Amino acid sequence: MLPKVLSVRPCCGLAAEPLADDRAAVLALKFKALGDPVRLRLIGLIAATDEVCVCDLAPAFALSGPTISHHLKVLRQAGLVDCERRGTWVYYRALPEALEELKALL
Amino acid sequence: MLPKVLSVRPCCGLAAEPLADDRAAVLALKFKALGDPVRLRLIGLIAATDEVCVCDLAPAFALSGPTISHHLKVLRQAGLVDCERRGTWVYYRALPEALEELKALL
DNA sequence: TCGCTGATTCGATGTCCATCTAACTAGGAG
DNA sequence: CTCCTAGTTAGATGGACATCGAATCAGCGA
Repeated sequence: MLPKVLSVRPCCGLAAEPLADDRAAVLALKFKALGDPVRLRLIGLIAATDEVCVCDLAPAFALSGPTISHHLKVLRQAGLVDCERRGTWVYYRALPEALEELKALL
Repeated sequence: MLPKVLSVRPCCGLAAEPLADDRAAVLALKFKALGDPVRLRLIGLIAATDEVCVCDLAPAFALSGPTISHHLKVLRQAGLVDCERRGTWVYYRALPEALEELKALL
């Protein structure tokens, strides 16, 4: 007994709600943060382990330190990652809840 | 017997592969397409039904026709939606495979 | 206290992008 | 053929953004 499911086809979470204007803005901010090759690779490296030091991330890119720092800030402000300073080094880690929120829309 | 799983914690698809440079670029293009409130609302409306006429989408926004057309073009070029002209009207529909690809990364 | 290293912030610069108006294309209806 | 409507393209413009070097901040060790 599975009649309606085939014809309704909700397709994705985006189709569920009409998506209010202000909510669209905050969600777009997160997607935009992912909309850059450098940041996409960054969050991939960060999510690959519990936490990563910036000094381990930076060498993976042919970019200046300030530029990496800028991209990490964008990811942080979007709520996709978090960071903590321990001594000389700063460690970043992914925030799975934020990624789940986006996943639920697709 | 489930020892390692708890400590490894793959978290999301992004963490799986190191994400090659060129692949990151094409994926970032798709995320960037979603990184705008107007386009996010647009694809939400499109995905809500099998197909939608542009003339039904445009009135939902306080934007000029050309601007809507521009955003639809961005979504099209990112491979997230497809369109077809039938007579006077153009109908857009979502491409679920593309959304699934992104979903698998989060 | 004085440097040294890791990381962020500041300021400048060149490029990309969202938006508009105007002009154009496509397809009926008379 | 001529209008009218739907939609896209072209060109311009103001604002946002990715990147850099220089300056600054934070912590540690001598």
